[in-house]
Amino acid sequence: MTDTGLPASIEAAWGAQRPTRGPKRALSLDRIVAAAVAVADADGLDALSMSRVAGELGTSAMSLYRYVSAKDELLTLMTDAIFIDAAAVTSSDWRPALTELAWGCLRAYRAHPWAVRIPISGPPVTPHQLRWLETGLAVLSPTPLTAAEKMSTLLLISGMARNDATLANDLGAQDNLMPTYAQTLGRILPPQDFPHLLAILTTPVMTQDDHPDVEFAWALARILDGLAALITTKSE
Amino acid sequence: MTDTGLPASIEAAWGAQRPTRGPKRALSLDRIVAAAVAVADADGLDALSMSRVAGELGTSAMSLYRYVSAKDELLTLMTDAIFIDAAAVTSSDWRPALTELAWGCLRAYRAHPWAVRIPISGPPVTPHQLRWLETGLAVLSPTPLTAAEKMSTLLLISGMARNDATLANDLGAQDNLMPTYAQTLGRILPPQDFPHLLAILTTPVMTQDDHPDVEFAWALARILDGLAALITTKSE
DNA sequence: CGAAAGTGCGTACGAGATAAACAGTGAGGG
DNA sequence: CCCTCACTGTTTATCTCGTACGCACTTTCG
Repeated sequence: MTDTGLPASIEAAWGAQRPTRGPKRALSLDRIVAAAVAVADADGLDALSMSRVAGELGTSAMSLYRYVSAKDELLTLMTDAIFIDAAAVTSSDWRPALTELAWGCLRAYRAHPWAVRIPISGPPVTPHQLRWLETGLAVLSPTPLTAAEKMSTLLLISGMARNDATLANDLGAQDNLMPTYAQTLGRILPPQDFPHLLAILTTPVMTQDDHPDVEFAWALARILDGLAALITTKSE
Repeated sequence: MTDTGLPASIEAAWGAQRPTRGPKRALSLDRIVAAAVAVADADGLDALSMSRVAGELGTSAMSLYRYVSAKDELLTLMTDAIFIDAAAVTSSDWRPALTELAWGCLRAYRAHPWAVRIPISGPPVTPHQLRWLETGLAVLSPTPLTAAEKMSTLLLISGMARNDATLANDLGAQDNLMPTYAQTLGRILPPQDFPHLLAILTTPVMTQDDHPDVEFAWALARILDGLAALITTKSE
């Protein structure tokens, strides 16, 4: 492996070999990332400071900088770690397999709501994310789609999962948010300018929070329908 | 308008009336938000500090807190301001109209790349964003979709625009990023474990950056195809 | 015409990321 | 065998930034 241009911590996530000199390390990247994920799961991204993570591990903040050169890298590794189980696929048909991939992705985001708030810093370079992509390409390989179309499909699906999780988390954080929200809108909207929005507020759909899975399943079905149409066309 | 539960700055964005007592204000919310947007456009979100924005306006940082109670509110207003022209629609057919809305949304994100990095803090409560939603609902009102389906459709589309902009901005920031990226992957991927990914790297699709608009148009077409199928089904 | 509400702003504090310097450690070359 | 030096964890210090607080000034209403 020649120079990859990647930060050392990312290379370490791929299992780069350690130098042999010097004292043994007291920690490991995995433990640090796991601790960081635990902190974020427990108290959110705002509570995720280097000192807090170090505290959980019983060391000092600066120790972490022997493993990660900046907090951003830690965040990148965290967003990779949550996808360990996202690429599990049982079917070999493209449609059910893509469905599994989509839900795997969504499951990761749902289990770790903070992940969607971490800005994407570049193209995927971490193991689990690339594993997900690889699996997706494998699943789509029997289809007549072009390489670009396969890529677009996967980016669309992962983006949709990310997007759905964003909405589900930030919108549905509180329990009876929708009634409150409807009330707020009812009070702030100039009535004559927003007729459709005001009308929909009285719909039971808006006043009760429906299960977020339904929304995702619906959107996914739309996309896969569109894709199926394209595949059928290209197959003829 | 009784109590909306919204921050004062958001109510101000809706044109709430000012108290009459006290000296006249030297600034206005609009000017502050515009200055903040200009800073972010010029130097990115990282350069956006309260003092920087105040500096551009010739006042002190703390003055801004008379208009906005926290930086988060300023960010919220910034993400609203960029959508001024996003809801312009000429057609009344649902498909072309939705296309216009989608591109309007994407245009906003493309013109202000930093916007996608601002975490969503809750359901939309700001004028331009709700205007976009209202327009979308109006456009979909002749269709046989349920209220929930209309809402899902619009959230899916706006999410897709956001998502596409995220990718386009963060991935394509540099000019010849793709060749570099392909090289990086080629060096970091364990060859036997990622056959499809490695194979696609040699595809011209991946080695040259294609116009990002193509990707969005493609994904949008998939979604609208899926939607059209549903509408046809429900119409019978 | 005061009081009260409202304004801009200087000061100060606290949190947090991280650079720099330092003392201990242990594998490999002589 | 031991010394060297790459490597380790840590302590201390710095710098940036958001924002609470309080002060002095300015309007308008009772």
